[in-house]
Amino acid sequence: MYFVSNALARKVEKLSVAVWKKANLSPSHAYLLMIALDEPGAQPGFLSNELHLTPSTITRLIDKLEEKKLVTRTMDGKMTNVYPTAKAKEMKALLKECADEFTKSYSAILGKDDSIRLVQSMIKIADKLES
Amino acid sequence: MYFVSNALARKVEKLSVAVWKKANLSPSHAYLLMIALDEPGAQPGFLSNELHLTPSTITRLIDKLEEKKLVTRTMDGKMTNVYPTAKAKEMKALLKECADEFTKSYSAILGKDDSIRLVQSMIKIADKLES
DNA sequence: AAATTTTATTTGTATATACAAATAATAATC
DNA sequence: GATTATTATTTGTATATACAAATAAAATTT
Repeated sequence: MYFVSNALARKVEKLSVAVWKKANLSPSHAYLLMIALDEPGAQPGFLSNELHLTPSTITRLIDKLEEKKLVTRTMDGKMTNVYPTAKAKEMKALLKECADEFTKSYSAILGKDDSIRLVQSMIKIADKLES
Repeated sequence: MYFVSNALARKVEKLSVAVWKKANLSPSHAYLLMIALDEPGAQPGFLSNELHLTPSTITRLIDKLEEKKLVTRTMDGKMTNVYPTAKAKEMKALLKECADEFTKSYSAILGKDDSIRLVQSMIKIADKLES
């Protein structure tokens, strides 16, 4: 179990990295950016939940995207809001394309039904391991 | 898929780390050591295959275990052999205990059948993604 | 309203892993 | 047998992520 789950994650990561190369983004940066585009003003806590990453990791991802001029961060009180820049908005179509390609890639390898089933059970298990 | 597989791997990692704390080893060190105990003289290339980790990572793991006086490394030509020390042999029972506890932990959470099934499909998929 | 607790985010630091290049030895070819 | 190619391992460096502590704001309690 230990090695299998890790190995699978690394393989998926690899496929994913290859796909998002087209947008010149790592997968986690890409997903964060897509959420920011969908929900402008999204806050780190929310992003952390959505992406299943810790707040500190989210901070680091935002830092990078800010450097790349893809998002801006406004800090109001203890809250932070993340907004996509114009540059990011221009990339929207490209990002969707990459996301679709990723889904198609693994569906092609696993079969549509199997891949849906697998994702379902992984979600279930990850939730159960939440404790 | 991307987040789910990563999230699952991290959850499993966490559970696993907790279990192997008893032996004061990280999971990958522990598994490497168990192989070395089972097959004294195992070579990095073999370990790399078994553990689904790259050779460079294997080197680093052996380095750590050597520091801890749990394995010794003999370098003969371009080949390297890894042997468990006496100290490692004394830990054999403890290691098995941890491994069993890990299996029991996730089986308890997921149910025995489901967990076997999941592992099976993850193996299948990881293999298919091998390309 | 002052003191305390809780919450959201960031910063400092550590870990695990990988890739690419370096090294060194063996094997294959000419 | 000399040269070239292949193979096994290690080293230098980079990435992704997390944990724990720091910060700072907001909410709760007294």
